[in-house]
Amino acid sequence: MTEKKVSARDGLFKRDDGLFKKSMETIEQYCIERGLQLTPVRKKVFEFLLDEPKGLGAYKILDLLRLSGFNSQPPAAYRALDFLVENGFAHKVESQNLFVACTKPGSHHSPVFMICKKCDRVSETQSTSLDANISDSLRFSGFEIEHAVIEAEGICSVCAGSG
Amino acid sequence: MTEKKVSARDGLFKRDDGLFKKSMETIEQYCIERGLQLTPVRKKVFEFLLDEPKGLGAYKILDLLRLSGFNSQPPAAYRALDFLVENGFAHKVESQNLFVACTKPGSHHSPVFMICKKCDRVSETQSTSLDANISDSLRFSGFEIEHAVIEAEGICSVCAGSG
DNA sequence: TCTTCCTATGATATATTATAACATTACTCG
DNA sequence: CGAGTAATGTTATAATATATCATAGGAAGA
Repeated sequence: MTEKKVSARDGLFKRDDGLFKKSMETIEQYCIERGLQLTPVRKKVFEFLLDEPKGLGAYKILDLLRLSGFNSQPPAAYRALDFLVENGFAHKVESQNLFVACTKPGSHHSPVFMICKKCDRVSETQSTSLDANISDSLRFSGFEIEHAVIEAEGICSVCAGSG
Repeated sequence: MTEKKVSARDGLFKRDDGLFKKSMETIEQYCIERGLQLTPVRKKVFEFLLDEPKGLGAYKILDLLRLSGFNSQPPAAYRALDFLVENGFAHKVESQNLFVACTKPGSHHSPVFMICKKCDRVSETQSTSLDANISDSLRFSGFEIEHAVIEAEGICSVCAGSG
């Protein structure tokens, strides 16, 4: 493990503070409206995710929690992640066993992930016509979709441009 | 573990023998043509996958190998699976950590999986216009797709009809 | 034939990811 | 206060996956 552990915000591509602040305020507001408890550990995990565009594994999050003064065990990290995922504040990227902050907190939608093999950044788009197309494709077989995992691996525009 | 372990072919939905035989012959032929070694353990694992429409986890496969007289350790199962996946004879279903036989052995394509929450059966369709649509969707962001994971969870037509 | 190389397999150990189960805390509400 | 609840703490373990080095066994050239 050669990577720095405390904050991705020191990294090359650090996230714009305004966006960070806005995302946090969005979910704080959302939680207040619905009576959801955005406890310190949950909030902290969301912060970690907002700060790391590559996404974070559960045990990396656990490390970060410990470095932040939480003396946590694995279930603490997974519980916080469960909360965030259930409420639409984060997603799990299944093909990478890794969690990312959601760009549209609070909405239960069908995300599409692009995972860059060069820089490892995970970006999310909303499926526009894509859902419909999947549905069309599968409707022939009479399959009723409840949830779809769509994850594309490849090269992002930044890396393609620079390589 | 309450499930039977030896053969899914005893189960309710056992696979048609003709299809089974045809799939095996297809990959045997393919391996001969390319000089690929379809060794006993690899062949056996492919048989297990052909026999189980729900897909199989690596450790379930390991159990089955042992029950078939292979005194195998985890790497043996993963190596066989690697071979099958690399050569397009099987796929990994990422959202379930589970492996399935490929319905189009030997072709490197972009499969779409439908996973039924009721009967657990995994079926594969080939993405027809779907690839194009994902590409369209992501092309706006300049992302170059190399590989896509598309897995839909829901209810299959058989279960929907009966329930 | 020998020996070299390569591929596959054996074998041991360990890494990584995730959850079960039960105890404790802390807050709300009657 | 006391009961109920949601969240967290704590311990243990399950489930998934890989690293590493050793061994075997066949193909191909000297």
